[in-house]
Amino acid sequence: MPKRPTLQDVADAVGLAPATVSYALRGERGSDDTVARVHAAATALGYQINPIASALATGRSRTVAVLCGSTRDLWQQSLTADLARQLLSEGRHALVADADGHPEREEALLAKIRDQRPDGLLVAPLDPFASQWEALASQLPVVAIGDRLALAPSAGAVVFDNAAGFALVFDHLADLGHRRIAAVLPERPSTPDRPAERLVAREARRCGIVVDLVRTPPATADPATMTDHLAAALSGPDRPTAAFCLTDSFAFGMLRAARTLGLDVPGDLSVVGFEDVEFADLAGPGLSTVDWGRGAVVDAAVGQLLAAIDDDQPLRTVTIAPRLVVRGSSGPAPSPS
Amino acid sequence: MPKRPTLQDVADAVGLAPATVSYALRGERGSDDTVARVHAAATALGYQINPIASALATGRSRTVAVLCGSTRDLWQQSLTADLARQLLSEGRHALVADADGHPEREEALLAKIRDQRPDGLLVAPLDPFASQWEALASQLPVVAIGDRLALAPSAGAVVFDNAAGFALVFDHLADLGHRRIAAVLPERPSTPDRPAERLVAREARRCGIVVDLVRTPPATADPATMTDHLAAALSGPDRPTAAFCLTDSFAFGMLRAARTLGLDVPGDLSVVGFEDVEFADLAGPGLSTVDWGRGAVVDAAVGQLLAAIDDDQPLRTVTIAPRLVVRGSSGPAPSPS
DNA sequence: TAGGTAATATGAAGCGCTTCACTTCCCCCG
DNA sequence: CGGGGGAAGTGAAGCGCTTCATATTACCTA
Repeated sequence: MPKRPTLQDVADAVGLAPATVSYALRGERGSDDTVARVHAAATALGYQINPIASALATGRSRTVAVLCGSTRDLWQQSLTADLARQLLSEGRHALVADADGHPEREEALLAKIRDQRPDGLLVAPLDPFASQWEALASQLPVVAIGDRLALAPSAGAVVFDNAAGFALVFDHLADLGHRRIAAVLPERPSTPDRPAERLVAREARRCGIVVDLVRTPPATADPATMTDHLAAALSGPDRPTAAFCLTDSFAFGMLRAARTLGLDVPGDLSVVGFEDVEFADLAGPGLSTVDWGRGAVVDAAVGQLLAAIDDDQPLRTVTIAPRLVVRGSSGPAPSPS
Repeated sequence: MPKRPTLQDVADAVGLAPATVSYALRGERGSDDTVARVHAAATALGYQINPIASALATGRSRTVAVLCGSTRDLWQQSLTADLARQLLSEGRHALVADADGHPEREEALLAKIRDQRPDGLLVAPLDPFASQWEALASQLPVVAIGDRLALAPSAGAVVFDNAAGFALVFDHLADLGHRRIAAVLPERPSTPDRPAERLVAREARRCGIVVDLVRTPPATADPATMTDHLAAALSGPDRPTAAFCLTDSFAFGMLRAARTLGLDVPGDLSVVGFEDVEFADLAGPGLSTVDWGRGAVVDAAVGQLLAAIDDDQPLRTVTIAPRLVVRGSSGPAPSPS
């Protein structure tokens, strides 16, 4: 195969020094004439810069790493895809990694990613309370999505206003007459204060609703597991009449479980999600959920990160406001039989 | 921030030459004693190899690029995520790019990707008939997914046995009594022989079914567009009673359009997809579709590519067999009113 | 004991680009 | 007309790693 032309080759072609060509190609220095001749020669030779060499020399790779907790989760999968697309359109390369639901794998991946020397990191963390983040965030710009990295003050974040989101859901369910609900939350690694639980408890108190906590592995919605969860939740004498799921994947799992158990949704059980995944409206019945506007999240995260990389702007915490989307999967609580 | 230790630092620490350390760290050459001391020093210093430098020196980046036509398409989105995950678990980095449905962007991205000097490329091509592929495939291992790269004989491929898949669908619909159906296919760029159309025509003839072709932009299922398509398709006097969609995203779009137009599925219209996306069973009604086993596709593609990269094995064309999944969205053709 | 061989270790030359420090050269102004 | 300043161009030193060719050592065998 024909060896790729190098800077040197272009330099030879125009009879200039490599340094001159390097400057000329980037449009710094150089007379108009020189620049023109260099460009001409470069295209004639089919010269393409070698970004590896460039990265080695400059220490910047024009690559942004994207680490997500699990692409098995529908919302995160779409998020990852959108982030990659956005990064690409901003002229960066996207290096994507997926911890596949294992916090310990997250740590290992992080090490690998760091090795690649990306210019920045976008992360939907599995374990936002891990202390490892700060070590990284002090070395390169990091923006977390979904959760603030508790122990990494130097990282930016795009977080969801969960308090508001939970309030919307609880109000909605309370209005429909539900007095006991199941809350399906991901199992999380060592979490000092369990923010989701606390919020759930607070809202439950506020709305006079009793909550049964269901904890399930993050980012998967294994049908059998979900069915077990649901069966267990419904086994008591005073059963919950609704399930509030922290992810739409969980909610879909619940819909499936309900179907397996022969329950009517929302007649026997209301199901509410929390992300508004693509095609959530097409589920039978359409999934009631909370929409966070993925586009806005992506813009905020990528925008912030690139501003930090390119212009040294400080990282911030941006909060995204929720919007309740009511569809067919939530309805009035069944009257006790 | 503390400068990262380099090979040289480790060498100084153990009093050896950088070359020795390089060999020792990779486990080639070096006495057991040396290797042990080097490793000890490396971990003590927190040394991490700089893959950029390594890539520059060796010409291999341990990175595989993944280029997909559009991550807006559900199946491709999942595919991309799965490929990335698989690559990662094989110790490669995944550089993902998304042409977002624009063939011309595909070409531009390809150039960018090539600049990054990946060790290989996995591509779900938008335009499998583009001549650009061969230029690339002759330089590095390329494996196409979904379609063979027509003009790039040196590329490998994991293709779907569309002939068999179409036959399954047409038999299914014919058995249900459908005599006229709409086939929703993606608009494709200049395609010398339109394989999908040809297959559709062949199957139509075989089964005695009349087909109305509907062409829509690839990889999106814009609700308004889909509704227009459906309305147009149904406007004639002898309307189709089923829609066969080449992607599940299209199928979902059709379900949505049917809902918008107040049509009952499958009472008024059967809808059949072609990919078996996650949660396709949850749609209301569950989507009848053809399953290709995404796991098998991913394994075949990644396995083949890595074998080519690492062991210089020749690239092949692997064909994936279809499986019909019948759910609620397809039913008997309505009797003509 | 000498010669041969294999195992270890190393120096130095890259990989292709960037960038600092420096030389030339030209033009303009006093 | 001389000197100063700015623009254009250049040489060379890296960036951190790999790897070839060579040097050193030690061990075996004849």
